[in-house]
Amino acid sequence: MPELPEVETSRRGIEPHLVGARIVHAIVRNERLRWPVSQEIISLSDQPVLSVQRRAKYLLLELPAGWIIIHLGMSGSLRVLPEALPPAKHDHVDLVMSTGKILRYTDPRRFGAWLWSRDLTASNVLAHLGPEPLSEAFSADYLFAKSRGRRTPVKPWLMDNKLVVGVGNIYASESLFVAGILPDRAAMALSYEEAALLVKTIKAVLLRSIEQGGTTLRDFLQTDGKPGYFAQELQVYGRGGEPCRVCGAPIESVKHAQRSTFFCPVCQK
DNA sequence: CCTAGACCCTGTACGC
DNA sequence: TGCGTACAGGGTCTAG
Repeated sequence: MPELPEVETSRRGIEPHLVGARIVHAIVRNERLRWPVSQEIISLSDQPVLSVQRRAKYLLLELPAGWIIIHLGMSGSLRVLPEALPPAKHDHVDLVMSTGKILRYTDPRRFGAWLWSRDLTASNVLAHLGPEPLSEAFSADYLFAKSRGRRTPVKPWLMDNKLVVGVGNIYASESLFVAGILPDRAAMALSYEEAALLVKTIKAVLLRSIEQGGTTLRDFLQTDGKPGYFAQELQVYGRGGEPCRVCGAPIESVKHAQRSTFFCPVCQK
């Protein structure tokens, strides 16, 4: 589910409820997520939250003794509840705050993670990640240089976290449509101008989606329970067989590494 | 190094 | 109504 815009939307939603408050304790109802929930989280007691940050698709809660690293996986979401309410089936983790509010983590598929790291620079999950797409490090020069010699189709290439983080299945298809580049083009076949356009487009698409609160397809919700509204602006994702919003040609789909890719065979070259 | 595939898990949509 | 199949926003691991 959550790509960078959805994780950033979650970060912005939870930050004002956490920073300045204390975690009284955590309630872990099911510790069997992508990896077992770290023992340090299970045994948390009375810790202030110093900051709420994001790296790639990971949320980072800064505590005095270390960091809670949260990943939403495919189906995870976070809600801020005004008070303790009875948990539903897939409500696996609560953080009980000193304000009485509850940060509740729901994740039907349990591909997400709740990990503890005393020192982020030593964190396995954060090591070897590529640049943030909205940072200056993700530039035309960078993307073009990285593309040289790469035969991989550009779509799955963009989803490689070592190249750039945060671009998942939705935004890879959407960005390539807006940039007018076919998803099957080999990365090494991009011209410098195309790489530059792609960088600019990825940033613009991600920023626009963040403005809209992300994309809700099925289970993603903003932390106040509202859906993300970028779904209404999707150009190609999930629209196989429907007319292109620009030229009217039927949107086509192909598979790359078991993931669906959508594109317009006329607008993209 | 690169690339493709299987796999983790549950829910939902669809064809019969 | 039921059953079997395919598919779903991510990431890791293995094999070639």
